[in-house]
Amino acid sequence: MTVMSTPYELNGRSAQKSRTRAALVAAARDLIAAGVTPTIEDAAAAASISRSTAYRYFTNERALLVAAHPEIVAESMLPENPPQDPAARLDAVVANFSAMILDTEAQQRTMLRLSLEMDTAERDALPLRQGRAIAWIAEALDGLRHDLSDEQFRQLVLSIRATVGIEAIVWLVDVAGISRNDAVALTRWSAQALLQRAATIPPPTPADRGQRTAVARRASTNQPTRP
Amino acid sequence: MTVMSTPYELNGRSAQKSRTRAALVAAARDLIAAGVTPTIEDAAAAASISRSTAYRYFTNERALLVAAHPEIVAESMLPENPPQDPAARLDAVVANFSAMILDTEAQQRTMLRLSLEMDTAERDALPLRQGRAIAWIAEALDGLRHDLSDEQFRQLVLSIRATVGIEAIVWLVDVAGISRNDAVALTRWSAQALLQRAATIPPPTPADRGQRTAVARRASTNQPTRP
DNA sequence: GAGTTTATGGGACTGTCGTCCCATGACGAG
DNA sequence: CTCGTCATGGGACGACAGTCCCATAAACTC
Repeated sequence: MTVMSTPYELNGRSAQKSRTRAALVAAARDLIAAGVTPTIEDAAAAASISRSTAYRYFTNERALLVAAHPEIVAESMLPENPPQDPAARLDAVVANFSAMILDTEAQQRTMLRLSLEMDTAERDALPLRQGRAIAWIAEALDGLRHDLSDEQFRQLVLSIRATVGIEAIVWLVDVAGISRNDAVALTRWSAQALLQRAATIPPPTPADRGQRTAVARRASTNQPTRP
Repeated sequence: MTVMSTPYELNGRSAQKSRTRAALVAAARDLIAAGVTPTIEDAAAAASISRSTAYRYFTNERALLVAAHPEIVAESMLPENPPQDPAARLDAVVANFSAMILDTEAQQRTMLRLSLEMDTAERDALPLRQGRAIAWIAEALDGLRHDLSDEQFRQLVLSIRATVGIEAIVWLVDVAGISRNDAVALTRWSAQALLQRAATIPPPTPADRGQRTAVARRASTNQPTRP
C-alpha cells in the first residue's frame, strides 16, 4: 500500500507549473555549474521565484538537488571501434567511466552524500536514478553473456560497479590518501581481477547463500542495533 | 606551516576539562547506542552540561560524532586457529569484517556521511581515524609479503579494502537493491578475485602510472569543475 | 582563608531550513 | 466580459546550529 498523494505539479494548471519547475531546475543547474550546491532559496532567487513557491515544488534541498542532478547521457562508454576481447572492452569502459567520475567529481560526491542523508522512505520517494554504469559495464561484457547464467552475469556486473564507483574512489583518495590517478589505476586493475575470476569461479548468486565460513572471535565494541 | 591554535582542552585545568569532555562523549555514545545521532545540544542535555560549555569542546556536530565514534578495538579479525592459506585467511577476515559492518551499520553510515560533509580542511583537522581494516587485511595476507613488493602489497590491500568496505555495501544495498547478505557474499567473492589476480598480475603501483589505454568518445555532460 | 584564575551556565543574537497562512493577481470557463 | 479557480508572493513562525558576552561558582595559589 503505497501512499499516493499526487505531487503538486500534476493537478490544475500543469503547463504553468511545469514551466515554474523547469525554471527552478534550470537555475539550480546553473548554480551547480557555477560551483556551488544551491539551497532552495538560492535557486528560487536565481529563478526570480518566491521562496514559498519554490518550496511547493521541492520539499527540501535534497529533492531539488536530485532533480537538478545532470544525467550523463552517453549511451555507451566503449570507444569508436571497440575491441572484441571482454577484458579490453571492460578496461576501456572503466577508464572512460572513471574519467567521467573525476570530471564531475563534485557532483558525484554531492549525490553520494545526499543518498546517505536520505532515509529509506525518502530514498524511494525521490527518483534517484542510479546512472547507466550498469548498462555500460554489461555492454562491455556482452561476449560473456552465454558463459554465465543471467544471475551470475548480473552479480559480476554489480561487483565491478561496486569496485569502480565514486564510493571506492572517494575512499581511496580521502581515507587511504592516494592520488586520484592511482585510485583510478587501482580500480581498473580490480575490475580486471573480477572479470578474470568470473571466468573460473562465477560470482555467487543469491541461491548460493547459506554457507557461511567459520566466524571467529568477533570484534568487541559497544554498538547498538539499527534504530 | 600549520596553524597551531592549541585546542581548548589543553591549557588550564586540564583534568577537569577532560572529565567534562569525557562526559560529553559518553553521553553522545549512549545516545548513539539508543539509535539516534545526537546534536551537541542533545549530548549536553544528556550529560547535564550547558549548551555553551558543550560548544566549547566541539565546534559542531561533526566534531562530536567523530569523537564519539566508537573504535573497533579488535587486534585481529582472524579466527582462533587461523588457516595458513592466504585465501582462506582473507575470506575469514572479510567475513568477520563484513559482519562487524552490518552489526554497526548505522554508525558506519553516519561516519561515511560525515566524511563526505567535511571539506579538506576540516577532514585533516578532525582526527578521523580510518579503522584497522587495513591492518586486518594485511595480517590475513601476511604470507604474501615476500611474493610482492611492499608497494604492490599495499596496493593489493587497499584495493581489497575499497571493495569490501561500507561504501561498497551501501551501494550494493541502496542503489543496486540487493540484500545485505547477498552484498556480503559478493564482496567476499570480490576479495578472493583481487587476491587471486595479485598472484599472477600484481596490482599497479604509482610508479607504473602513465600508460593510459585508449580513451574513447567521452560522455557529454554539462559539468563544472570543482569550486 | 583571601584573592585570583578559569571553567561553566545562562541568555541573547544571527542565520538557515522548512512550514503555514493569507492576500493578490493571473488564468480559464462560461 | 465576468466570475471563480488557483498559482504565486509575502510574511510570520518554530526549530535548530553556531557564536558571543557576561555573571557566577568552582578550583587553584599564596
